Amino acid sequence: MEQTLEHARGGALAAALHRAGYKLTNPRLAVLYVLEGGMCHASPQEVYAAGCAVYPTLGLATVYRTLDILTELGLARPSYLGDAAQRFTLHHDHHHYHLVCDACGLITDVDEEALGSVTDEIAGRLGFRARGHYLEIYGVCQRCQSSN
Amino acid sequence: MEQTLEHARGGALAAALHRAGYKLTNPRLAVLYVLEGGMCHASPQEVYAAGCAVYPTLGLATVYRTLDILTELGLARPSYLGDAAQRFTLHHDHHHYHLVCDACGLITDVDEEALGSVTDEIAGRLGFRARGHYLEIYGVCQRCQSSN
DNA sequence: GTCCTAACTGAGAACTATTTTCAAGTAGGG
DNA sequence: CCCTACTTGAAAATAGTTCTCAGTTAGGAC
Ligand SMILES: [Zn+2]
Ligand SMILES: [Zn+2]
Ligand SMILES: [Zn+2]
Ligand SMILES: [Zn+2]
Repeated sequence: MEQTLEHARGGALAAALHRAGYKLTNPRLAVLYVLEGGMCHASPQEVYAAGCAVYPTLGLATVYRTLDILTELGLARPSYLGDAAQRFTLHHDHHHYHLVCDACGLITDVDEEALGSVTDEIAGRLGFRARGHYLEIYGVCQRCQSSN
Repeated sequence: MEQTLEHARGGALAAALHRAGYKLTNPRLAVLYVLEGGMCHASPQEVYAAGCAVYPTLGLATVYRTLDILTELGLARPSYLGDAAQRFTLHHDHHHYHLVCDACGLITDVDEEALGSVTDEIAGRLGFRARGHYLEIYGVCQRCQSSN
């Protein structure tokens, strides 16, 4: 278990936190480990549950605090994907969008450069200096269309 | 005051509710009156406060329930525009997007047909049947750029 | 290595937004 | 005008998130 935390220390997120002057504590490493392990689009509660498996005394407040730091550093962002909880999405290294299935909740990542230039163009035309944007497309996924 | 409620009865929203089989009660008419009076992007709390002015015994729960009905009927949708509360946006008759200013909170409506076809195309390519989408662009508005 | 201090922590209280419950009230078809 | 199913407001319940605070810890200075 200590082993897994040490593994997280070598990740890109840990490096970014360290660069920004944040201490690399075990609770934070546990959160980073969970996120880098593929748990994208996770609610704070889900990250907390998974984090407890590698660091049992992890507190929920620390999960929220760590997710806030990642957001502040531009490494993640909150998304509202249908349910009440705000889910956090890692940027990995590029901004991406989501297709959200209304029926089964499936979230499909889409990486579409074209859209970025469209939004920039719209914003620019209105004198608005765009810093980022947020897009979700909702509907019914392929599997749910056939199985009904 | 009774007069204002009667006025709301003649609106497009009231017609849609009636068509869907909902009763046109005074509390509902008060909410519709507020929304049609230009209070777009309003949080449930704000709708409640404004609604009390025309119908003093209005309850907050009824505001939530009425907004839910409008959402269900496709006449409005929730948006998360920076602050914690979910704000409701009337569709009027066309889907629109938002430019949200990080500095002053100004929300600018954008009606851009081009974007709809882009998102439909993306969804279609992935076998996804799009029902709608949700876009916010955030950054700094023109006024906040010059006054700093 | 040891010390030191500011940064960080978990637990639980507090806070906020939203939903549910329920007894009482009402719209509107018959 | 009468019913009755739908609707209501108030209050309680729930859920998500933030705050508080006393104790702990990372990591730079020595
Ligand atoms: Zn699906
Ligand atoms: Zn994603
Ligand atoms: Zn502004
Ligand atoms: Zn709008």
